[in-house]
Amino acid sequence: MAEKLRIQPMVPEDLLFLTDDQLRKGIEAMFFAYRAFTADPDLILADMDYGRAHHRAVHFINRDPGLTVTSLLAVLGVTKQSLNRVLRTLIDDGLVESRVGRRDRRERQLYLTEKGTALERRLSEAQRARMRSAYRNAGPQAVGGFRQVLEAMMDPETRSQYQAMKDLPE
Amino acid sequence: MAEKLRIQPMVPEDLLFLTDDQLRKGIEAMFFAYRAFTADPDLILADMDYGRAHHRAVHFINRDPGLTVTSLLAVLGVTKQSLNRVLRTLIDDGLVESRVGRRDRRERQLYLTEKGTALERRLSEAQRARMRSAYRNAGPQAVGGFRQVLEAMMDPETRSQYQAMKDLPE
DNA sequence: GGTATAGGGCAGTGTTGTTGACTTTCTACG
DNA sequence: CGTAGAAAGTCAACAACACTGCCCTATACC
Repeated sequence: MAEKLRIQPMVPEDLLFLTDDQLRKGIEAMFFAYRAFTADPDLILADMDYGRAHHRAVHFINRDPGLTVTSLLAVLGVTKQSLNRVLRTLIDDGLVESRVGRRDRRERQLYLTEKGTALERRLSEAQRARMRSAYRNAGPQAVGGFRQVLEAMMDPETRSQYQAMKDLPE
Repeated sequence: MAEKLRIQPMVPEDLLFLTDDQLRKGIEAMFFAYRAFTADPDLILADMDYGRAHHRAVHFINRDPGLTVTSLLAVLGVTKQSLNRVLRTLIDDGLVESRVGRRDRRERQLYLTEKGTALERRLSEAQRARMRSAYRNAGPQAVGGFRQVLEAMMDPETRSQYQAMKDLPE
């Protein structure tokens, strides 16, 4: 029986955080935290005719004004049809402006109007307030770890995009 | 003017992590990481007629066998009607068993069947694999911070539930 | 001029959430 | 004992948001 060789398992202290139980707790933490994370903007959006998808579009247009529809599609990871429905209501309602691309006239470059900027600010301030409070309670070291684990969890392609975005002037 | 007292703002090094830019990066990290976090189980579920809601139900029934419908409702944070649709398909398909409550015969206690346990294992193993890899790459210290920030982000009620769950024997 | 790309649109479908209203079964309390 | 109310289940309608498949126009590039 080779079993006897495992009587003293190789489990250094440092690896105890990889037990299935620890992983399960991490999984549940993600679920509960993400629910809270989206709750505040969702409340604001519920009053208008908008949903979470509108929030995401507005967020990324604000973050990178003038980006093309294709770029936005790539960042959001949804289909053209799905984005288009959301984008059209935002344009019709005067929150987003779609200008013909300068480089390439086939492209459409997306910008927030004043009205769009105002909504973005309202939504993101609600979300930032929660994030700020969580950061403050957890402290700078914890925040570093938080970001490290989240980055490690992303798909490699997404992670590259994300890390490239980090360096934008804001 | 009391304003003059603020000419030298109190911004120690330790608070630089609370800038709006840092917060925005945290927000985007949550978005991208959560998308990756759900991607693996979603692939498995897509083949069957199930969705993410089925996964969540199966997860929490596995974590706390014999829990009542009301408890599950509270943990998931959805309406009775929404859960019921999901739960009924799981029961009809023989993944979940609903037994009359022992204490209170009005209650239904939920258990996974062997088939249900098998699916749960498949789904959670996919999710754990990603979490394990992220944990391993980030290291134990980062994991501690990750959990701290997520807990701080939850609604207080959810956090209590979550922290109580942490102590279950598993 | 022909092919490929960017964008937009239509039609249909599926999952998951919501309200609101109603029923059955059972417990608990006055 | 009788009733108020909790727990569960159900029906109907609706909305948000994702998907596939297909088609069309405008523009770019070779």
